[in-house]
Amino acid sequence: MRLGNVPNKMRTLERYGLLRILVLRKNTIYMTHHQTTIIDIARQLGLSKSTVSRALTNHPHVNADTRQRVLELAESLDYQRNQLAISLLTSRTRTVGIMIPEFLSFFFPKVIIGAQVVLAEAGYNVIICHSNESYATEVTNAQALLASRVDGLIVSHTKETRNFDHFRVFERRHVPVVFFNRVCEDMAVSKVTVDDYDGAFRAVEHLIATGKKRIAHLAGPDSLQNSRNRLNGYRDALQQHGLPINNELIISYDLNLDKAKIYVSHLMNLPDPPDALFAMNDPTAIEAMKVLKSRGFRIPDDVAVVGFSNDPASMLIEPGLTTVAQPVDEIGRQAAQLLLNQLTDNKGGMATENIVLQTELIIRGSTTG
Amino acid sequence: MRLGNVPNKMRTLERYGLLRILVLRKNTIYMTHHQTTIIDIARQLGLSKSTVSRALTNHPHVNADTRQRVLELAESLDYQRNQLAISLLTSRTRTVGIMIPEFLSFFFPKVIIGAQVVLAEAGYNVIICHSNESYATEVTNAQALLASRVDGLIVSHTKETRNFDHFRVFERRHVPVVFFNRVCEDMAVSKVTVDDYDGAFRAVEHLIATGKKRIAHLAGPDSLQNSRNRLNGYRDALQQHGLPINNELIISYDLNLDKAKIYVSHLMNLPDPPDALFAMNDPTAIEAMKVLKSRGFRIPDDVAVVGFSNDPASMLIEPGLTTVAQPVDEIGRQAAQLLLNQLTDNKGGMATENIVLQTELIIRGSTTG
DNA sequence: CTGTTAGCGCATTCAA
DNA sequence: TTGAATGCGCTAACAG
Repeated sequence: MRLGNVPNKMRTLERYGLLRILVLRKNTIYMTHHQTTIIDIARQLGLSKSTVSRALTNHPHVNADTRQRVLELAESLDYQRNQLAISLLTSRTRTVGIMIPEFLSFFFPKVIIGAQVVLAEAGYNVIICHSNESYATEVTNAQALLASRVDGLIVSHTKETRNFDHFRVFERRHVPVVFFNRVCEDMAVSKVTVDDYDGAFRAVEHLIATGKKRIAHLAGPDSLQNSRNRLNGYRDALQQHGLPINNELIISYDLNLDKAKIYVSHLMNLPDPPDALFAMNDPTAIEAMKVLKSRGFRIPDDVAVVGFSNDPASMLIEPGLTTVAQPVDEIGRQAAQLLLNQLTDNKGGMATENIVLQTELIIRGSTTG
Repeated sequence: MRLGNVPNKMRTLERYGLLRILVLRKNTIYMTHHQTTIIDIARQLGLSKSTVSRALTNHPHVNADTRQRVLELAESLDYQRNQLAISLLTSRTRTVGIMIPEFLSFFFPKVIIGAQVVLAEAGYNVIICHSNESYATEVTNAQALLASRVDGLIVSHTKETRNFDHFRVFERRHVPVVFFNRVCEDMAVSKVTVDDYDGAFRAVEHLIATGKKRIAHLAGPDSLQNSRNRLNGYRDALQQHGLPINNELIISYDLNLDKAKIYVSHLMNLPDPPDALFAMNDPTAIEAMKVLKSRGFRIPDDVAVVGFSNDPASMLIEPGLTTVAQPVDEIGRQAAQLLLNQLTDNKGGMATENIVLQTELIIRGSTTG
């Protein structure tokens, strides 16, 4: 059954009358369950779909009565606008993607909550993608988000990510991107970070102030800019206080907690073991504390420990973990705001901004008995 | 400039030749930045867009050379398929929505990871929505997901949710829904839960076995089915072991941790305070332990504590928290599988399934010194 | 193997 | 205030 040669007038009729059945049959493959469209409403009310569309979108030039009738029928027919069609037509989805590498720690979820509040106020929906620290998943997600035509992207990359081409495509398409926490240095997009260097510097300075002299650092992978910054802060703090930088006491690792145990054990087995430990993040610090306690070291007398981020768990463990707190909600809010700035900047100028937030050193029992 | 009267043939030409400019001008409002489409590729290669489409979708009936040329040009033009258009056409988005009420505890993120793995294998993308325990946000999210035409929904509702109409719409549209953890009793959809009754029963039985006689219960809100089930398990355990059910020792609350502190204090101020505490979840139990410790009660000698879910934090706190472990990944995997079953069931039968997974009692220092 | 045509659902422009 | 026509980008049916 082919309808290609049916005259135009008749084709129009199909939509409104009996012939629709043929069309349905023709497209059997697609058809699942018919969902109410504006055409259904138009037909039942003897209106054109244009009028129905206007009524539904609060267009000013519609008779009040007509609008009322349309809205009522839409309600009773369970009409739901098809956002796909609207987005296809308008080239805007009013949706932004947020991609994070993990969400088992409190950090990323909290950032998302902050961002979501700001975006919702501006009328944007949020879709969250989780790359699970996998570069391949990140690439797939990025393509899916692009194919779904998100209006913008807020992202923190995986620790495996060294090639950023899958994000550069967004730039080329003029889809604004905002990095946070883990940022790509080489891309000229907006970024929100904390002053990792300064946070690390002050953490190590604090350890030195408590009399520690052999301070080890469990560093993150070199692929993360914040790892490098924290490492630099650690180094400079030692240097400025006249302490030697001992590479034996610096261990870069991929943040896999099982490995953390091994490295801590290794450090404590050195002929001249460290008297303090500065960890890249709180989970690492906490894992370190567990190992230290199980081996009978006293915290902080034998070994002091400092983490980074002020994870809720750092208050639970005993002694409490000294850590560098980040303004987590604020990171999310700022990232969302930077994105909105670009989204609403109709000058088309991709004016990027770089926000660096300050950290706060929270001192607990793991450094001061 | 109006083109409505331009003859058909000419309109076709527009797409391929100079007249396109006029069209562009006409649609100025929409135009932001032109993205490469199959028509661009077709024109440059002197092909029809059908051929290009076939080449791009691995359709068998395409000349190998042609395909090669298309793929190369697509690559160099930075072509990206427009999923919106495809979804609109096929009525399938190959996307499922997952909506959760919170993700600051480990539970929901872990479920999502489990679900995501199964769904990704089946070729589905996942978009995560976060209702933040707000009924209004949940309704908004549900509408957005429906408007975006997700193929299915996996959901755990907020503690405020008493009206489920926003989920019933999915049913009417034949979009399969799977509830997990917090389920709606009245909807005939697939569900994945754990045996909350049994878990609670055994937890309380364990407390009784350690000699406790006045066991209090910090229960969740009555709006959650799992709260009710856990409460029933608690009650029946007491009853079957000949202990009285004392309503003074049962406090239902909204899981707001600040309130937990107040209730625990209140309980311990009773003339005849409890000698054990069974909490609805681990965060509550941990908060309770903090209060008990700060007031000088010994755990478990003065007061034993049991939680629910085996949150990672339950291993960190001292003493370790006895808790009812749930198979979290498995919940996610099963929920995803139930959804896939319905998605791929082309008989159109919405055969729903109900999976109840078993829990495991993890005994730690908070109940056995 | 390739081209032509239709239509997914909608917002908008032009004509009435 | 309303109707008719157009096209967003794509896939598939049909006709060569």
